[in-house]
Amino acid sequence: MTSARPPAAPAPPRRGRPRDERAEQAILAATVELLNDVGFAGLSIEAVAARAGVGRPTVYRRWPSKMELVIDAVLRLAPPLTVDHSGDPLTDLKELVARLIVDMTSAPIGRAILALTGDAGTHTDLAQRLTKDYLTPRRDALLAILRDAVAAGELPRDLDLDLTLDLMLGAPTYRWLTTGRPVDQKAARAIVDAVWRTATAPPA
Amino acid sequence: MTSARPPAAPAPPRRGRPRDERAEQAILAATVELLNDVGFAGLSIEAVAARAGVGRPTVYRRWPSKMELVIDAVLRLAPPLTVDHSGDPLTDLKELVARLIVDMTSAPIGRAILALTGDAGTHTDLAQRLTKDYLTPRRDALLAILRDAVAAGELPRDLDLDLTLDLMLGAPTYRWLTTGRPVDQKAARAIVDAVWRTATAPPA
Amino acid sequence: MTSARPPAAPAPPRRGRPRDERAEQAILAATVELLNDVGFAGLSIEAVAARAGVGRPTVYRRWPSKMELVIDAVLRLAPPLTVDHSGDPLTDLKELVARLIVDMTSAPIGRAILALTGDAGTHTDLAQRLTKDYLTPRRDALLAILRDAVAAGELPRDLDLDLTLDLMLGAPTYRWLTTGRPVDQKAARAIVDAVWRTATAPPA
Amino acid sequence: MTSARPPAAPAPPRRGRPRDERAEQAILAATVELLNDVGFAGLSIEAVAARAGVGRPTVYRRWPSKMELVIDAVLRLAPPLTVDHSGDPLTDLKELVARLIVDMTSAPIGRAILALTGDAGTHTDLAQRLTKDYLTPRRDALLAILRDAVAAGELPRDLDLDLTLDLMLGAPTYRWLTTGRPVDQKAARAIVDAVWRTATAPPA
DNA sequence: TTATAAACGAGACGGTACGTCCTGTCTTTTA
DNA sequence: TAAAAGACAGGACGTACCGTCTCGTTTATAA
Repeated sequence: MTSARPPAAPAPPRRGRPRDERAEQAILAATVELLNDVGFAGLSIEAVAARAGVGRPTVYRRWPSKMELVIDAVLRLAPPLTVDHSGDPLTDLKELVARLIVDMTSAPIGRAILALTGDAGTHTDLAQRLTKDYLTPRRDALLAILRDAVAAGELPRDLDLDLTLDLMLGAPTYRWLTTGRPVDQKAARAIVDAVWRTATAPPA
Repeated sequence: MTSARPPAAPAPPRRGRPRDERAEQAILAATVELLNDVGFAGLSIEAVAARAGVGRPTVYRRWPSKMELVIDAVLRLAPPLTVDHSGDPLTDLKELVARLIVDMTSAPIGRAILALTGDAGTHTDLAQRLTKDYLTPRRDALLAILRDAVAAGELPRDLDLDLTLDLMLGAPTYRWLTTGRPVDQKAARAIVDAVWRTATAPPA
Repeated sequence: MTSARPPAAPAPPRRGRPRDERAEQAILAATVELLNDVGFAGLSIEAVAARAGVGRPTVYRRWPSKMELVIDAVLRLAPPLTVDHSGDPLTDLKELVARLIVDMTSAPIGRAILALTGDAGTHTDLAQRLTKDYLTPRRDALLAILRDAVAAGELPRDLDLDLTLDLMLGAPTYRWLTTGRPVDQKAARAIVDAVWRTATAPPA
Repeated sequence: MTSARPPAAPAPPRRGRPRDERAEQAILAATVELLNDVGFAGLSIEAVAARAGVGRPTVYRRWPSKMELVIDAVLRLAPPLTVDHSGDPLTDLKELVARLIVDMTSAPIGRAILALTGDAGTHTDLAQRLTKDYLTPRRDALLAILRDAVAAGELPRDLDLDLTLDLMLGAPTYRWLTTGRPVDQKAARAIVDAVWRTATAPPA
């Protein structure tokens, strides 16, 4: 969590009038509101600018496309990643997975991920942005919990941790995808429980 | 076409010029081609009509929206659901899951599912259509294999079959969603193997 | 005045929905109103469409540029060319020149001619349109009067008729151009009188 | 203003950074170039600033509108008014009229006059500026020649000098306006000749 | 046979949003 | 305090599609 920013950021001498930070905030806020109101497909730059009380070029100056604007908006909106350490890895895991799944299946960020993957090919770099700034940190946090559990002897030393995570996250995500309905905490916890149980079971 | 109508066709008394079947085919074909070329978001009814060599109203006469047209097109495109019975449930399972996953993560039908879920709220009925005509039959086929395996004593009698399927399908789907890349047969089979193994393991 | 339209106009078989004549009229009317309200430079296609109660593309479908729209509008607006024959050529000439000058220096058509000439180079073909459909017929009518006067012996046989017209029309036009104010009938008549007088004078 | 101004321009005590005279020149030069390249309508302050290598506000600081900038530019560009005195008024008149007409019908100043008159109503004061600084001095110079000719007995004492000038200048201007093409020296001289001839003829 | 009904292609309709350009103003840093 | 640089809100540009609506034409069935 320590900032990896190189220490010698020499403050580039920006010329001209600096960008108005309030405009930036207003645009992102308007984007999030409209995402909730009309969804991704129904969102237009025009409406964003109007709701933000901003000229349209001011939006385009910062974000070259709807997709990039939406990514920034949902990332800014995403609840910060915090991990509780209760002492019990299974509890921590259930807590965190449940939170992530609820976020993804009920907040705009999930929609953004779908839209991105759906348009894939053209937007690969954008998808990587989402992966890098959202998915990877969260997966890493889960991975750390699993590693601790292995170190503590609570999970077998040869467990495929990546596969375990794909199962824990994939199953509830798949439910959301095929039913269209958000997945609640209880269901997410039950899945984590089940995967944990089988992981701790000796192979037949 | 003049005579010997098969007995079970009640022959609705349509008046006027009948719809041109070739137009229908041309539209669906054009839709699929454009889906591959420009993706779902970039697809326009105008372009579909132009590529099909058809007037725009001819498209609207049959499909009231882009979404419905795309669903019909991808359903028609989807490979038929066939199940091999090799005698070994695990083999059949791996074969079928691999085929389904490869389809969903490489063909337009996956994109359509994402687009539908992403736009959810407005298109619930359409999503149900996709679920009913595509997802459910495939899930049912997998379920049948699992039930047979339980009946044959190869899987424990109290196994949660729905959860098992969510794990088998969800893990590879999740990989596709987060990497944006199709999942190949080998990876899909490995996941099925792993889930099967833990399902057959005695609880700790 | 007899129509020079070739008799065998075979009515080209127009396909598709025919253009709405009312839209056309509304656009031209809106253009004329706006020309009077905000002038040529201040006129925007957007405002024309709005005032005409018409979509913007409907304007562009018919007129590719503001210039062409304005030309059509002012031509349609121009008072029809009618010639009175009083028996006295000088009277007829004064009457007609005065009418033409008043039109050009007070109605939008004058502004259009200025704008066209001012932008010249790019709009040559448009300028020719204005010349052909507006200026030339009016000059021809004046020329006919002069010819009659020559034939009747009221003007010298060797009079340079083109120069005479340039003087009669040019002098009041120049006044308008350099003062910016419309030229009234009286001034126009006085100029015609003066030119006529000198034309009938024996060369020194 | 406080004290006795010395006769030789005492350098007013301007504070702060003085205006860059080169910026002013560059802007005017860029304006003239662009007028020739893209015409009055196609000229934008933005392009002027860019070509002059100057910030946009630097233009606005000096000229509040495109119109005023253009007027200054074309006035600065206009050839200085010089009168040759050959001894023969008709020769001098032809020489000067030809020069003025060629200027007006081939250089940007003519376009500026058209644009100004075309936009009239809004820009009356600007038009007066052009009249005062360009048209009036030139007309006065011509008037002086005519007066000398009258005084010398070469033209009748009761000749309407204003009308004579309107004829001499108006006829070629009208030709330019209706043909869109510059009027050459020869044509201008011929018109002066003709008007002069009729002016010297005894009324019928 | 001849209507009649519905489909066909073509294309115009009123609209919305696009992404760009320019306007004239307002900061900020540099000189 | 003016310079350049550049962001600001705003507005018009000309284009692409939307989904609907005539058109004139074509094609089957029903009268």
